[in-house]
Amino acid sequence: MTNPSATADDTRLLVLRALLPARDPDRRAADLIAACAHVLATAGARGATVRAICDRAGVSPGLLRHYFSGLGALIAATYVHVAQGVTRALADAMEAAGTDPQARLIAYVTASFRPPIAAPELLATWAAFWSLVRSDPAIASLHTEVYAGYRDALQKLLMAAGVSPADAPQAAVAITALVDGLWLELSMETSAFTADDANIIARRWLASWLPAQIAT
Amino acid sequence: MTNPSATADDTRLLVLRALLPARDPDRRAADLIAACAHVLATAGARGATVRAICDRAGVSPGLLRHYFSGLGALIAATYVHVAQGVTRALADAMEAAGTDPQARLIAYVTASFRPPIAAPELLATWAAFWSLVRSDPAIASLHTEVYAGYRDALQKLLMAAGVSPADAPQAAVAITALVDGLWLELSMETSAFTADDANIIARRWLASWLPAQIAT
DNA sequence: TTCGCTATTGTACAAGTGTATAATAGCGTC
DNA sequence: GACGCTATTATACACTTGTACAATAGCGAA
Repeated sequence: MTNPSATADDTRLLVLRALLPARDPDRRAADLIAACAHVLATAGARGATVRAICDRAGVSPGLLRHYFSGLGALIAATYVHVAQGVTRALADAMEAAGTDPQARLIAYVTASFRPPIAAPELLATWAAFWSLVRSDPAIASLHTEVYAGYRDALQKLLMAAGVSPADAPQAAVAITALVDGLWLELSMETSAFTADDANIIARRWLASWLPAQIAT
Repeated sequence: MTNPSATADDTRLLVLRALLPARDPDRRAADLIAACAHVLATAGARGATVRAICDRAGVSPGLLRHYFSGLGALIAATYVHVAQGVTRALADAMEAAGTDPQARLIAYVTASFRPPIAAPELLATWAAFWSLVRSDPAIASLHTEVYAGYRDALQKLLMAAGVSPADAPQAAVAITALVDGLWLELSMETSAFTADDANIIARRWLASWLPAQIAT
């Protein structure tokens, strides 16, 4: 999302530009992506129209096609952006947990129920993407890729924490499913439980897959 | 959905009518609901348009408003119909399991991963409803009602199977979340696991909440 | 057969859809 | 200051959207 060719020298320039009515292309594309995520969360896939998104971004409807090849491409780009954010947040939480394999695993999973991931709007955006997987081939292939990556990372963490290689794939599927199910309910306004509850439940599920029951 | 005032006497009449180009109101309403469920599963909430649904039902677009007050009402009626079907299938599976409380609980939960519930199209329809909860108030209130009922039934089964009243609410939430997460992934074409895998995973989660580890 | 009534159609309508395009505005460079 | 270039707008287009409505068809009753 950030121009990789930006050097330290144009940093001041970028900062100046950010204050003005946004003639910086990256900034505008990011605005559109943020607006798309918000509309998806608020109005669902059905309400994610060109005009709704551009209104939210404070931009004329014609501009969307200047930055993206069409509405579908913007939605796909939004998925990529949100998925990257989630992936990074999980990885950060894991790194912050230190070197103990079980602690890293638990941090990786329970980060799903802390900010910035546990925010209702982000989860609602994510839920909207789920609803597009069956009808939008681009979203479908992104979904497959993202989930394969998540399960793969989880599998490695599980094995590092002592789960046998024979059990790890099933455990990864099982933990992913629980996290998704908890996300799903948390993404709706009238949830029967909180992110803290979800955190506790996920820890318990994790502990049941680990060899020694000494999980924190 | 079936006319409750139908007596044994008009059964022959109904059968005859069913063979003809459907002038039976109940039949037509049911056709529209089935078509709506199919379109929701295939094209998602975004593709569930009046014309797509009526085409699928083999009916002119004007007819929808003759049986329902609008597209939204048809979608809501479809949710009610699908939810009733799922509820009934779960209850049937539970009854068929006999009288042992743990067996009834396990049957109730694992029925989610057997026909008729485990059919991809039904799960995809269900997933489409999830995506409407945030944007459609009617679907939202139905969702709240359905899930409260499901969790309530689960909670009672858990307590009957020996889970303490203090733990039962959390257990019900936890099991519902896992089932939903497994459904979610199974509803997509490119799932990383099968309904049988889901069945095994759900049994394991159930067993971890039961007092004695003698779950079948 | 004739009548009454409802199911059903076909079409029309205004509003909303994604996209295309010509005109404008405003920056950086000379 | 003038120029070139890209971001940006406003609008127009063809099409789809949900709904409204008048016309028709076909059953059951008389």
